[in-house]
Amino acid sequence: MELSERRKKILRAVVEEYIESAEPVGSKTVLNRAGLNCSPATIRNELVALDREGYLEQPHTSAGRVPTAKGYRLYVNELMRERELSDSETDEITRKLQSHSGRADRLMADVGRMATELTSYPALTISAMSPATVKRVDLIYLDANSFIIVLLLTGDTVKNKLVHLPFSFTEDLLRRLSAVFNASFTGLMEEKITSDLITSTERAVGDSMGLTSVIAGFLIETLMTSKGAGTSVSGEANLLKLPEFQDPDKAHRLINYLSDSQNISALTGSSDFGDVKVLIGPENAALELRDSSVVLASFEAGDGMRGLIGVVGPTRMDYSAVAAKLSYIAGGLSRLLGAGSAPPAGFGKLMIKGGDKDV
Amino acid sequence: MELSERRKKILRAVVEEYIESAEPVGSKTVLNRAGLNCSPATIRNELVALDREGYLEQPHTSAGRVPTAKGYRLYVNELMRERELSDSETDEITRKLQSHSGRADRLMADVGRMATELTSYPALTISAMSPATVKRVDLIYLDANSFIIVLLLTGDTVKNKLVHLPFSFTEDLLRRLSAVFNASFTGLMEEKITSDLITSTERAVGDSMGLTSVIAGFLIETLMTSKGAGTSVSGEANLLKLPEFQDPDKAHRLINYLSDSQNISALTGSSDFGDVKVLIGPENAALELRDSSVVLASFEAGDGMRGLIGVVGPTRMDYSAVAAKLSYIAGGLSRLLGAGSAPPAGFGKLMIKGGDKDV
DNA sequence: CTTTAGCACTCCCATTTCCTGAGTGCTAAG
DNA sequence: CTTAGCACTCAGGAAATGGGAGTGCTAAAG
Repeated sequence: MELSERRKKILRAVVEEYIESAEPVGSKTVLNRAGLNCSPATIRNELVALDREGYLEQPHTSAGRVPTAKGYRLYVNELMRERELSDSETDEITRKLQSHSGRADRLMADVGRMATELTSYPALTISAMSPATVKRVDLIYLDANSFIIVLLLTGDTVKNKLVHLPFSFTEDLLRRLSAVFNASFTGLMEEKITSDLITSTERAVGDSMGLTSVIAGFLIETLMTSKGAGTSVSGEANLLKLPEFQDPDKAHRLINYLSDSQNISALTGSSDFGDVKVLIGPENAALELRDSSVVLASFEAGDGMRGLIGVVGPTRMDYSAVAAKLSYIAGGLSRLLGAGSAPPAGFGKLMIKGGDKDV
Repeated sequence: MELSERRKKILRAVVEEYIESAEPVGSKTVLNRAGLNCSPATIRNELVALDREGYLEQPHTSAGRVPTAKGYRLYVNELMRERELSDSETDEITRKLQSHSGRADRLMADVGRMATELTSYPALTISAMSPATVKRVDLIYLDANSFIIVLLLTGDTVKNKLVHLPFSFTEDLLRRLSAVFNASFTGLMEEKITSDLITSTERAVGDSMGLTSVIAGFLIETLMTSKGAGTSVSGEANLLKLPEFQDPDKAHRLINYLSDSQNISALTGSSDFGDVKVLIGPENAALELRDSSVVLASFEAGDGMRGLIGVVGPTRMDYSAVAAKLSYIAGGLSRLLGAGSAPPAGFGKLMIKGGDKDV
């Protein structure tokens, strides 16, 4: 059943007041905030209704109202006003993103820290590469016992490894090996590099010392790790300032949960590309997150990297501001990393997608 | 003044009891623990003396005794019994270290997590490379607009970068460039790569497109970042289980402090190679660590990497167990990474070095 | 049917009071 | 120097108290 306009106003007032104060909200406060032309008693009647419908609850009789997960959900989906970032905020984000040069994992960790700074909630990032294949293999001869393998992967990533061997080989052998690898190993997924392929290569090139398998081994290792997801978490300490985490035990549980990258990775799939997703309290799959909320924004870089950036906080979270900020960061990331490609559709526009529940 | 044997026994009993219980220790408890042939009253007299000398203090009259920083210091320097690791513990450490293959920063982060697991205190790691120079430069021609720079550094690290350019060049130019770079840029510290050197190289090789400065730029960037220290912190959440960090504010301050890698780096220099260093409470330079203790063990790998691994905890810390574990991990790290070189002197032996104060 | 004033009621929470017991310091005797 | 005895101290938990914010209900007014 659709709520009346007035009830929506009241619900919004309760949510926003509670987000600020963390205290149960009474009828009088609602009146001030919502600016309605009625008496507290009327508000109380409406509150009772919202309570009955499951949008609000009372910690105890004779206390004010607190939003339920359902209440937050409605707020996020319909009631929340879009928060515009100030110029200084957008400037700051853009500047920080642009000033960055360096490895992808460092970048993501820094972006996470930025999200923490901006929102004052713990931030997490997940990044994954789309499965790569090898485009080109070079072998650089150093001396009779050592050489460097240089792999060019799809997405223009370059990987290398220095190999020392206890026996000597010739520069010519390396040249032949690289020719064969470029002919037979490029474009292959990791599971296509079988031991059959390796032994036949060995025979073809006349390698009796196992150089082929050293190189093939590095190929496999590289392909496997290249698709591994990287995660980062920052700003966990900020939880401790929040009233809902004054209980050290509660804080401990959540921080501990966040400190395991497996748990972070598990948040993948909660979000599709191009939107901001809000998971409120019990909408979270993980038990440890059941009384917290997670806001996730996804980005996609041009070179096959895609990922999420998100924050974790109490259900009483400033969704509007957080979503706007994350959306802008993720958008900026897509723009920055996807340099050259067109900015993804919907960049800059805030689209919220909800949990699985009907609301 | 040297303490009498009995007082030492009593001090040890107080420290060890307090480490276990986190409660002020009374005369009766000391008696049980130290196993002396006297009455509680005698103990009390001795406690008064230890109190007067500054080794112990009372939270309030009519409470038991708690060690002071000075008391802990004496305990660590003289009274602490060396803790032997059980076989299963040493096995576990060795196994985990050996099972690792991968990048150095990942390894260090994992080692930190291991230290956290073993000690249940937050762990930190710092690793730094000794300043590198370039041993060899290779340029791999991909197509008329792109090539890969491959740098071999001292310490056998290899770095690479893929360069796309908006104009075209010939494979021959690359060949000449790499020859010149190998002739003029190898063995140079970063600050020796001046713009004079770059322009004269440009002239020598006939490069009018700025390829030289692209490559030189990558050289400089690589040399600069290669000496940068990496840090990791893990297990901060464990603080919250400790009675001394039940105050969320206190925990927040410390965790926040630990989350800034600058602060972690600042711990470098607190430790020399080959020993375990214990910094007790006020012995710490940083204000935020003044009522915590830090135990640091250093390691040195063969390839120019050196670093520290340490834990942070309350002054009431099981120094003996922590020092033994960290020492073993650091020793194992030296052994593992310094593969081939002789194990560093003193490996396996526990040598504690104290703070700056006389004790 | 909705709104509102009035009012009794509930119950959280901060404050105070009280009490217990562990542990002390002191004294005086062994 | 050691020890038994004893009065004293004080943290911290339990119980008691009071204030106040906010409620739900009723009945009258719109």
